[in-house]
Amino acid sequence: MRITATAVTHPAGLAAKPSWLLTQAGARAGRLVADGFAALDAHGYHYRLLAELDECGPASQATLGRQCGIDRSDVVAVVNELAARELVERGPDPEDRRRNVITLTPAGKRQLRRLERQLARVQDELLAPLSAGEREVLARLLGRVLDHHTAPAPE
Amino acid sequence: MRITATAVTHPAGLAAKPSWLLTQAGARAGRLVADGFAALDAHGYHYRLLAELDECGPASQATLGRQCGIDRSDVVAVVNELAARELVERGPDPEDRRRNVITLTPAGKRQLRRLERQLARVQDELLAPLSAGEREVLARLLGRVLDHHTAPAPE
DNA sequence: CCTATATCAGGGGAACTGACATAC
DNA sequence: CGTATGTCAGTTACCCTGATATAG
Repeated sequence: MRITATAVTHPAGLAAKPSWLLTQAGARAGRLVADGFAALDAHGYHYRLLAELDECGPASQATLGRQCGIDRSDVVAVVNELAARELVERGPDPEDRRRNVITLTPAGKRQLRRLERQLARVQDELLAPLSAGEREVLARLLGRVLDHHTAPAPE
Repeated sequence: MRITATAVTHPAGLAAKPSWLLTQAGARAGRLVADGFAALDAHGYHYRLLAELDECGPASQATLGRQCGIDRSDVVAVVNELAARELVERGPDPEDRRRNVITLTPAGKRQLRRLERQLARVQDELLAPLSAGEREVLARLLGRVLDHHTAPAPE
């Protein structure tokens, strides 16, 4: 748990660049979220996979990775860690013997609920200076930027 | 130079969380910016330090780090790299023999200008789906979030 | 044959921590 | 003395690249 509070006087030129602001705010957000998750013995990848499983049900590792944007090789490690904590189960897929079927356990679901509450707390701290309406606007703008860069491909 | 275009179908629950959007959009932005800088043999830290020096003039490493949010120990490495490329000069401070005075060279200034142009290009790509007004709004909201978390200290 | 899956080994940049000698 | 500075060594989370064995 880091509590760093570097008092920074941003030079005016930098502070005006949206990409700078985005990377910096993103980094801040990432750190807050990571610290929050760490307090529950979890990482961002853990949360993402658990949330995916909860929403879409059991799936193969490749599918999981594709759907929540985690590289297949990282999925292996994360599933290992989640399985070691008994938050997911890894079983063979009878219909395709290359695959593993990953399933959320009841304990996994409980942990996911904890992580969601933690995320909500962190979010509140992160967006403290913004009103509810402003948070809405921010989310919508970020969503559009993200969409434009995560789903550009179907040519 | 990465051109990854992971076609991701974000689960609805995740896509709604502002902190998730922020970290994801921040990551995207960071990658685009990093790739753009890499094409000019530079990193984000290089740009930040050069920009700081250009705006505020020669400074010690500790001051530089404080003003642009880079850790002291990282400043050492970055200054090493910039000095090796002769973009900055590292000299002793006659008034305080603990310190080094870092100075921007003419070549450093030229490189900074290139990086600024590159950053502008990347920004345009990044924010392509947003109008000028929306970019303004986004920048202002992010700025407020950032301020709240980078200058929380004067209690 | 070619593709997809799971796995492993590893790199690379960003951010951070802890320790240390030196100078104030 | 305590604090600030520069330096070094090392760590972590995330993202990515390659290779391999195996199953479709």
